[in-house]
Amino acid sequence: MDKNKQTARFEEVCRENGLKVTHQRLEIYRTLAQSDAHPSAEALHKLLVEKMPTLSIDTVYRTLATFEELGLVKRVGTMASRARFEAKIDQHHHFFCDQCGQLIDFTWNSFDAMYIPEEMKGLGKILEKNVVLHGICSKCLSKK
Amino acid sequence: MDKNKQTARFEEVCRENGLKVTHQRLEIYRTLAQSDAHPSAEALHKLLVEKMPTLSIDTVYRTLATFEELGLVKRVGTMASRARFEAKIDQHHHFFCDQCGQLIDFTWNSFDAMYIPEEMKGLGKILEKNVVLHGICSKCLSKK
DNA sequence: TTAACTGCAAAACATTTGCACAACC
DNA sequence: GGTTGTGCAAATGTTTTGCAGTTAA
Repeated sequence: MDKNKQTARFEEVCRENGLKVTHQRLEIYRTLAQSDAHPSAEALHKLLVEKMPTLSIDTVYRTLATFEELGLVKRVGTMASRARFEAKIDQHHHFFCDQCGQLIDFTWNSFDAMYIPEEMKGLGKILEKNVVLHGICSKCLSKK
Repeated sequence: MDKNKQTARFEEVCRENGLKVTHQRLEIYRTLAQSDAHPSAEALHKLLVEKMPTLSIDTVYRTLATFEELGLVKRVGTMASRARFEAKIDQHHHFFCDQCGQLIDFTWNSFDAMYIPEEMKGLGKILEKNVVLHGICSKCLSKK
């Protein structure tokens, strides 16, 4: 997507949702969109203060949260702010309920047997290959 | 794995690595191994204090970190403690370098075209289906 | 004009660390 | 006995929130 299209879409989404297109929001969005480093809030802030010295870190957090709700931005990795653990060591995958946070293990042999695309061998040494599903679990679905 | 086997393996791994098999370590490991809830450190601690009222939360953190290094336990989700973001919205996957934390996007059409196993339809409504690769990126590999 | 947004400062969490005592080998 | 582990308390790091002044529509 080129810069203008990106900005146009951004402004459209904001308007559709009654959000003001502020200087801060525009710059935060553009900086993130032009990065391929998957930056943290702090890393983004560090980039941005160069151009906007008064920008505060809490605005970055607030803005990213807003964008996430609108689907303009995604949180990479998977889930919430606290680490979770498992003692299950054998190959398996996870379904994560975005609503209640429940995690369910599953196995998927035909996936495990797949080879990753040739062109990705250059990435480095791959130690693990896992699937993460996101969605709403049946329990949460039936609550509505 | 049954309880005794699990405990036996646990004690073996500890001994191999010169770790003392303390009451705390054993109970933390067993409680995690017997849970399928993928608990956080705090959640584990809450379960454990019922039986060991003096167990402190920092021992739980320390112990989980130790177990993780030994490969007895895994951190679910993916990466480090701070959230990271991306504005890329189209379907893609991630390679994560466990050493330097670099994230690399990639596409995998033949995976995207796969249907998830029938028996997992009961999980709920699935909104996203992604692959996460873990490993060491080529940059880090060449550093050694 | 007016409701929404931002910056500041402080709070709320989550996680880690230093130190002294306790427990294991 | 000596080293390793634990609990306490305090420090760090990350993210969130209340409030009052500022700004986009």
